[in-house]
Amino acid sequence: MNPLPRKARDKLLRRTDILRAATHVFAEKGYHDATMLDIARQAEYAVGTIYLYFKDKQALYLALSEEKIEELFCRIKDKMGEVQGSLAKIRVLVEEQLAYFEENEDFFRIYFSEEGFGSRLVTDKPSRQMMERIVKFRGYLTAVIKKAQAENVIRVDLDPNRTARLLGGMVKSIIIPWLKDKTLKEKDLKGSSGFILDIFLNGAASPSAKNRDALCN
Amino acid sequence: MNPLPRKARDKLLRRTDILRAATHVFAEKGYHDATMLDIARQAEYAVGTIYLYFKDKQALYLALSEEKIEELFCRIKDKMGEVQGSLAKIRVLVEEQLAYFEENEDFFRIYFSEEGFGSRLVTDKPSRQMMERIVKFRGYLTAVIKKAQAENVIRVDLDPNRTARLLGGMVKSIIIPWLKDKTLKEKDLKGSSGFILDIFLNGAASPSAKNRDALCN
DNA sequence: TCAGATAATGAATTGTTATTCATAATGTAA
DNA sequence: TTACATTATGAATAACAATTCATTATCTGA
Repeated sequence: MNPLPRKARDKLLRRTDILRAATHVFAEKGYHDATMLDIARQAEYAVGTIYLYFKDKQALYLALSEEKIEELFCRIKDKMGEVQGSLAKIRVLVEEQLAYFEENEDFFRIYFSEEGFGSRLVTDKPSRQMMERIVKFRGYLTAVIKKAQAENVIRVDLDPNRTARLLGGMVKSIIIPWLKDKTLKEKDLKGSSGFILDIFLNGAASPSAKNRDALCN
Repeated sequence: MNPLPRKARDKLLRRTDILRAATHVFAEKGYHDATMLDIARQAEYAVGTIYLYFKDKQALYLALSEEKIEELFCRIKDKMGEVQGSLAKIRVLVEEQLAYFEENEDFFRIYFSEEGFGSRLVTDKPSRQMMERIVKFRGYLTAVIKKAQAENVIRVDLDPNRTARLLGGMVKSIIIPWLKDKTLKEKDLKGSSGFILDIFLNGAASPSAKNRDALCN
């Protein structure tokens, strides 16, 4: 019944252990200041052992990133598939993103702080893969916006690509301070989805001021 | 008439030279991968010379960041002071931000990619200074939003702090892809301000769909 | 032109840390 | 239990890059 031969399962387990430890250390110190020794100690293995599971530091980092990113993307897609209508999908998109970040704080502390790092590694294969993944997902979001336009939920005069990115930026702007300020932890992230969606959909201008002046794209 | 004794002026000039070179190298390689030798070569000085002007690599980096950030903040404040009314001020805020990024591409490539870096250096004096500067500016933006609410330009039911941050996130979401994709360079950044303001103020929902469902903060 | 400063140089020093690998421990099957 | 295979260990290696500093060049004023 069990799909993995016990040996393989053990191996996977240890690999996961190391990934978890690495996530923690990277989140705390950042990619460059985290040493392999730090990670080894956190995982309660010797340094050499880590190299039995990962080719080098970068591979470890990329494995980490890919798994989480992939998980996030799958989850969002799944949940969006569970609801009907573009508006509901957009809501789920925002909510699930916030929920996932809340659950994976450590990783996303890395993700945001070392964000640009990826863009400098694009020369090698593994990170190119990750880039592709991100680009593909962005395409998916754009498609969602387009559909929303077709359903007359989102204004048709807006460029769907930029609109999707804008929404992403809004979500990020809420997540980042939450990650930084420990004191903000009280307020849950998920609770902010209403706020984001409200401004994204209805705008921040007070009703009386709306469209008061010509704003063109 | 000249306020600087010639010696001092020379010194300042060389310092500026080094800063310019460093900005370029940091932008290209990122903080960690940029070596002092790289920077020296770019500036056409010897490594040792750089240490005559800056205590160490980090000081160089921080000097860089501070000067640009300070310049950006001052500029935005000035320009905002030149116009009347909250709506106009908000427009200027977005426009000037985009304009400045467009003019200082190199620096902001650093600024965004190494963003989290600062948050890990908060232990020492210089970067704490920078943090304070950023916090202070954020406070200023919040005040602008508050004023806009008082003038009934921005909805009064919105938390001004979060609203300010959201707007910042929107601006960033437009700048980052522009920095990354060389091909997007055709379209000027400043031209995006209308798009950002439009969504920020009026929302992305098509008029018929607005407020269709209850979105609460 | 010369002495004494001032500034620039870059080879040598120092410290750090990713990575390797000979050795030890542990598991496995007979 | 023994021989073999697999896995873990961490001290030793190797590479790299920040920083220093003895030396050299340049400037300044007399």
